[in-house]
Amino acid sequence: MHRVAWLIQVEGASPNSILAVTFTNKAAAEMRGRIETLLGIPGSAMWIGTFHGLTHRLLRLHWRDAGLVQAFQILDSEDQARLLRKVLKALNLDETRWVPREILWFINAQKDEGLRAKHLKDNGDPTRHQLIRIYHAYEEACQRAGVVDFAELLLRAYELFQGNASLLHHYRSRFQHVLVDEFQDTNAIQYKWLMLLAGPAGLPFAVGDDDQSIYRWRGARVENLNQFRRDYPQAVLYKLEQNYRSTGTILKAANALIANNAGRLGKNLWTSGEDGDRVKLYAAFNERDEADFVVGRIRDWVARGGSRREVAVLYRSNAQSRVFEEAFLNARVPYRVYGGLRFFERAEIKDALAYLRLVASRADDNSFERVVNLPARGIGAKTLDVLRDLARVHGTSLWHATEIAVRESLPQRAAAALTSFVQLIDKLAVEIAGLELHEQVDHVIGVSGLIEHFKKEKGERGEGRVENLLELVSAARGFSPEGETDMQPLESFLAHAVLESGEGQADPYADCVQMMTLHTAKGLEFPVVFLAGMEDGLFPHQRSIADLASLEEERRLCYVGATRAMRQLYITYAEQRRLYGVDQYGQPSRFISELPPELIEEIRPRLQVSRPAFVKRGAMPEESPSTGGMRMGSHVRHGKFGEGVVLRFEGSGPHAQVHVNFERVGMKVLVLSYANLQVM
DNA sequence: TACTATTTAATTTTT
DNA sequence: TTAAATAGTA
Repeated sequence: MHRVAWLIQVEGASPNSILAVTFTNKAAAEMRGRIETLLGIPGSAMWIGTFHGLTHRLLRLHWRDAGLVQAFQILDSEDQARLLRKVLKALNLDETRWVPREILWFINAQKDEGLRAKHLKDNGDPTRHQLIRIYHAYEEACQRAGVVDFAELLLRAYELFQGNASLLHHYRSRFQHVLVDEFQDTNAIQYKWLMLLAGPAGLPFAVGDDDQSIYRWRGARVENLNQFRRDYPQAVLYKLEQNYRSTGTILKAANALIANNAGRLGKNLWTSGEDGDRVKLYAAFNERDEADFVVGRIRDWVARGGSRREVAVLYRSNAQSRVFEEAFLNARVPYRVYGGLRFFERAEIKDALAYLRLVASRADDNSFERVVNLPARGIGAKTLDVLRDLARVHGTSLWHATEIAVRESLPQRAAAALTSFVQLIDKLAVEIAGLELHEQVDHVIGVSGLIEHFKKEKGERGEGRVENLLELVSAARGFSPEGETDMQPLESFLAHAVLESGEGQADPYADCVQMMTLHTAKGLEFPVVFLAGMEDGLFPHQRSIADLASLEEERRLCYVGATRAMRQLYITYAEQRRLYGVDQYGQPSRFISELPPELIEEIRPRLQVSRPAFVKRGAMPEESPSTGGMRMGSHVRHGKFGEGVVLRFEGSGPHAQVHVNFERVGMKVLVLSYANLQVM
């Protein structure tokens, strides 16, 4: 941001000549806002946005040159999967052999590399041959339907520049200054696009950190950093090693951890600030104990004057959030979970949008299929099969196929149902013409019967869905299209809904504990950070352990997590964890042993675990009696039974029980206060 | 065709 | 455990 300010204020660059690109809408919005504050001028002359946002803008402006229809729609991942399934069905392929998710992965990976089906060779591999064939069919289906997926936005924009010298020349001379954030996350096609735009004589400016590259699995290439230096030998490298965020201890720990990775560009963070507390390590008995520990520490923090929003609980996978949510709920600690499904990805919202899309463009087969029988109006799989066949034979949309079907080949009942659906959409189109955007949305969700349909859904779920639909109306009310587009408000709202899936900006000021995955935490900072679930198999994840490159990515993820912390860093793991309904006994994460021991302070577990949920609050003693450091797995001696291993604790207080497996006599359940066990 | 019961499989995520 | 996909029944 200061670079932009410098360019404009000192070097006298025109705001028009600046293009700045980031990965998330949030980052783009922040960048724009801060530049405006910094310069005191509106940022609208500059192109600031995400890769997808900017390429989308380009394609809207030059849709004809890009080989698209003017009203092209964007598919989100779910729509994409839907379309692919249809393609697979049309090709008569078995979904158990040709798994849609894997094929989607393949197609997206190719696009991320800038490769189209026609560029690929099967090398005599029949599986690959088939994949390429599917990719071909998928491309055709997209083209026919006038839709582009996320990866396609970038690929198209690249091809647009590559195949159109005068256009490229125009943008090259306009954007003298190309700036990129989070450069380590760029994939092949993004890099190619940027280099094409900047040109060999250009002066692109990139900011990145190879140690924070955590998206290799979705096509990001750290190598782009080195490639950049080869492509621009005149480029100057600045290392920003002084850190103004974390304490010295946290930085030392993070440096030690990341030093285990090979092939880094290399840097060593330092601070002029104080060392601060040691990293605290807690070994929990199980995932509940882990959550209770975190809750307890947060209470302490708050009791000492801290606020909850300063605390973040970070975990490797979303499934881990549940236990924490329960614990927070129990302890009445407000929290907020980031991630999960976003507003515009909710089923009911997508249903409403599908109605709107269909009204805007009848040829939108995806939307047609989504809502033709929602609410249920007697149009089932059979009828749809007929429609799909007709559409394929005649090479038209499903909408058009209904006309033929109603005339020719349908039973009375289905024909009547279809007719009423067609009339409904036509009626909606007439009725909303000329209305304000939010009135259009309001009208459609009411008249389509969606509201009624979700009201019938039992329980809170239905209520929530209705609320979300109403929220969609307010979202429409607050929507103002940006940029110089000549699109209809409705169209531009629909595109916005796909590109900006709507990370709920709900009450950012609420004082909540923040919960999110490590990936989501990148770019954020918190005074207190808990890295939870630090067990081998969970973090590093089981699927990343065998392969060195993936393991290093996990280590970078851990590095990212640790460096989120400003003052306090807690690391916790559970000796026993119930995952997917099965109990597992894991080892502490190997990353823990990579931290210098002198930076770590181990916190001994208190003894009274097992089922805190069944114990009344307040009934729990602060300290349990005479356990003398005994814990699960401890070797103990009993006066009569001899030596054994502690397997489990149950209950608390004077009746707390302990399960011990003795060498001579096997399993025994003993009352702790009478057993007189001796820890060995 | 609509609804309910059963089976199945399971990182990480933005756009 | 749980959500989603599929099979089975009214």
